[in-house]
Amino acid sequence: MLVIDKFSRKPIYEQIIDGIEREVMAGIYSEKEQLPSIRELSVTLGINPNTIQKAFLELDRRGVIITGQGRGCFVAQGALESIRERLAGKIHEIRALAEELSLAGIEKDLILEAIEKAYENHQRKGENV
Amino acid sequence: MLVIDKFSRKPIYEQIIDGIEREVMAGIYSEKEQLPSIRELSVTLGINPNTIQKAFLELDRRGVIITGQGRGCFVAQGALESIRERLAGKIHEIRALAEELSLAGIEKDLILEAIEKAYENHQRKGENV
Amino acid sequence: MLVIDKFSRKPIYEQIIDGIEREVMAGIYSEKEQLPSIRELSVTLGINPNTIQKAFLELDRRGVIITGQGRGCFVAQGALESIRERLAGKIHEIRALAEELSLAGIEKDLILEAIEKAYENHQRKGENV
Amino acid sequence: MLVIDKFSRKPIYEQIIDGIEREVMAGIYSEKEQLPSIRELSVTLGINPNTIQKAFLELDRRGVIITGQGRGCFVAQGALESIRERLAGKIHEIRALAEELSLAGIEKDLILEAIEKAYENHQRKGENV
DNA sequence: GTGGTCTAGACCACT
DNA sequence: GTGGTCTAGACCACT
Repeated sequence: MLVIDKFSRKPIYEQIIDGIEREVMAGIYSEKEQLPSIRELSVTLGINPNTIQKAFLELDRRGVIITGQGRGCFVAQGALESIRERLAGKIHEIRALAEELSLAGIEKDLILEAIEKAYENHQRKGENV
Repeated sequence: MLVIDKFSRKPIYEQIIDGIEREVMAGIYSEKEQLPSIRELSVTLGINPNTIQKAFLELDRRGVIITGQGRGCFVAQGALESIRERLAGKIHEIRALAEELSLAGIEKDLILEAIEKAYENHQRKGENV
Repeated sequence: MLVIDKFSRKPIYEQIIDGIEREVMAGIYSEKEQLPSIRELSVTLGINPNTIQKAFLELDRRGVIITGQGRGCFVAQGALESIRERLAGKIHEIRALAEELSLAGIEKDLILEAIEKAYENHQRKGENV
Repeated sequence: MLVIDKFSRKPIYEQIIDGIEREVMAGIYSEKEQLPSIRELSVTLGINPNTIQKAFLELDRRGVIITGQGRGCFVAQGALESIRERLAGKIHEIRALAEELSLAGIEKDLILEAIEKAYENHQRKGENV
């Protein structure tokens, strides 16, 4: 289930975007499957419908969902691939951060270690699924 | 020299903070050295003095500079160390990103490669100095 | 209610910071409770919103409140503890003052007396609550 | 000797005031003794003469020194007493701080301990003199 | 001249 | 509506 932290630094609409992408990746919603309606989510999450609407608009733009007037929202065909591509682009963010750290004289090993941990962690989670 | 992009989505005051920290790390300003005055920077960069002031306030709070009414601003003793510690904390950001990528099934090697490149890059720069 | 003295030598934004911390300590606002908006306070207190904003920024930085764009400001979880820790640091100020007085040959008992009075005073207030 | 910390938070003119009062209290300058001239101090300390002038003006106002045009500055008769009275007033500051701490639930003993240490410290110094 | 505070008011992002 | 950023400009304290 989608969990929103009202007190997080991250804007609520971004939390919704990330949450739904995560649910799709986890297979909770399959491609072509219908998503809960904006109104329904609005009530369930206790969030302003405009905020959900904004998140859905962005998910549509990203090719993760298809929104059709009156028909409801569906996971798009190729959604998984779209999400994956998008995330791959985040490697640039990591590189930019790593360059900063390199410039500051932070040892490379500290970063490599962090990445090993990130992958260990999730591989285990993956095995359980 | 400090370069500001007024159209970046990164706020101007953050650009100033990052820029000055970078200049200190690069040795352009040494510890205890006086920085250009807020008004001078304001003119040079074409930025309102209040915005510079905001950046300097944060740099002071971070232990990177010392500001003294009527005296001007100086690189703090221990500024390099303060910056380094702060950046080390960014390893958490990298790890969070890596976990996302891991969950999305992005191969670990792509990330490791990016980090190698980041470090290669700057080590060469370092050798030239 | 928050009272601001525009003619005090203590800057207005500091008065706001202290005032809100005092209100939180007094239980007028509980943790996670929403605070009045910056604009509302601006009107109520007759103070420019920028000044309130400055105070709220510092309160956020201190872990006393959480501010979220479009969401409003809330007393942070752990706010009371944050305030308490911060104040505990003020013991150093007292010690520095006491050392000055000691050096000047002021009798220790005068200070101890002052502290007894400070604590008597508030313990009574506490009993009434 | 008077030591000024250009990087301190405390304004330079306040550092000068405190320093001279301390020297008088320590007997380095006796009542009626002549102080170094503003110009001399300005050179010795590497400080703008206006700043020294401002400090001396305040010391005069406090009855700690007597400044006579062209004649130089002298420690005032009764300077020690003036300083002592002034400092006694600082007990109110301590009390105000103690009240804050009391309200925040900081234990009284922590403060009493700090004061004991302040007095221990200086009594020993006193014995050596 | 140098930094610090404050006001007035515009504009933007988020809900 | 709510907070965040920025500009323009005044005024003050410190050097």
